[in-house]
Amino acid sequence: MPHPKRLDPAAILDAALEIVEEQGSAGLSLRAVAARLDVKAPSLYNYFPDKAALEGAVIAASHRLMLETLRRHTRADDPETAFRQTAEAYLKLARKRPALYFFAMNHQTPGADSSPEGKLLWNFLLARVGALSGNPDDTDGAVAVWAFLHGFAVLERSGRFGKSGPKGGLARGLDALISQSLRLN
Amino acid sequence: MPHPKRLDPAAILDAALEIVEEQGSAGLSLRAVAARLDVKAPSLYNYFPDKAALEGAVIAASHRLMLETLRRHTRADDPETAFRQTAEAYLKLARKRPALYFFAMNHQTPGADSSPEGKLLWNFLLARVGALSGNPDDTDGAVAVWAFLHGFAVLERSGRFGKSGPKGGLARGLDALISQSLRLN
DNA sequence: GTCTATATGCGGATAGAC
DNA sequence: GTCTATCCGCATATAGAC
Repeated sequence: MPHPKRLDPAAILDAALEIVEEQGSAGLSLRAVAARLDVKAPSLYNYFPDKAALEGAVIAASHRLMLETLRRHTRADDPETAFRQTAEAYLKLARKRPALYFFAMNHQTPGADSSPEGKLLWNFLLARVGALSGNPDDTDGAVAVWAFLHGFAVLERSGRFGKSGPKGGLARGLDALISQSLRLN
Repeated sequence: MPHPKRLDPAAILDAALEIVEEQGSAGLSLRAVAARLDVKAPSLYNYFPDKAALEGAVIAASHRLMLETLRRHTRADDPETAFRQTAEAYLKLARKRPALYFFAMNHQTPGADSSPEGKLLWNFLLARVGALSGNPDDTDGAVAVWAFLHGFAVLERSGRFGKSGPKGGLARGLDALISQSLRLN
């Protein structure tokens, strides 16, 4: 057969994920994805209508990975311990897969979290904070926590601090947010 | 005269700043800057050795603007009030000039704040936090605050939250960080 | 000091052969 | 379903005329 089926959406997405992780968002081009699959760029259009669709799939995959990771590392029953496990896992992931993490977080996506994946991730975070503050729908608390975690991930990666690193700042922020939530409880 | 001097570094920088504000970082090209000055792109090389140099100037200008803005809006003597004024001014600037703010914050710049402008900005923030916690060199506190402010700016801009907005989350985070710092004092 | 012309490279996307 | 060929646009940067 001259042209057996060599592609499918999952394989294309996997290649795209690898490229983002290795080369950052700027490296994600249809040509690069195709090359990794030993295929030519136009073939990809049989599976994704355009580049934006592929980018959306990458973001959704990143959200899935984040949720899985947080779930896996959050095992404690005690709300505070569980919260700290979630926060730690969040930052660990941002360090381990920075390009993928920032690709998903920085992408100018109107309604980024109207996607099912984004909603699930948000709900998980909300549950951890809610268990802490005693308010199961503690939107404000979850926003504050998410802002801090993401901001910290950005600063940490920016290299703005010496080798000592901003680690002390992490404990400071988490303690502040936790003790306040406990006081609300 | 066939070719009187039409350019200077300040004018080029101003044009670059306008383009970033209007079109975002992706819109910043030498062609676009030159066009705004009614000049051709190669002429810019008489003033900036390459694009990276121009980008560095834009980042430094953004840091100067941030510091001026924070200074202008921070007038109170009371440390907590002063801190809240600084935080409010920070987020107001991020909302008013988002493209310029994020251009400076996101740019992968090793030693972004070894620049004089970055250092001055950091020192101002450190002083506001130090006045609050009673520790004039409260690096951890300043890191926590900066992380929260920047993270909040990102979330706010991402449109991840409904029209109600993440405002409540802002108060939550600031109150947590403030009351903790006061307790340390 | 500014210009034209050009080298060189990247990217997305489409038409049409096989 | 994949390919080749191509269109089109964008960019940084340089050489050399004026």
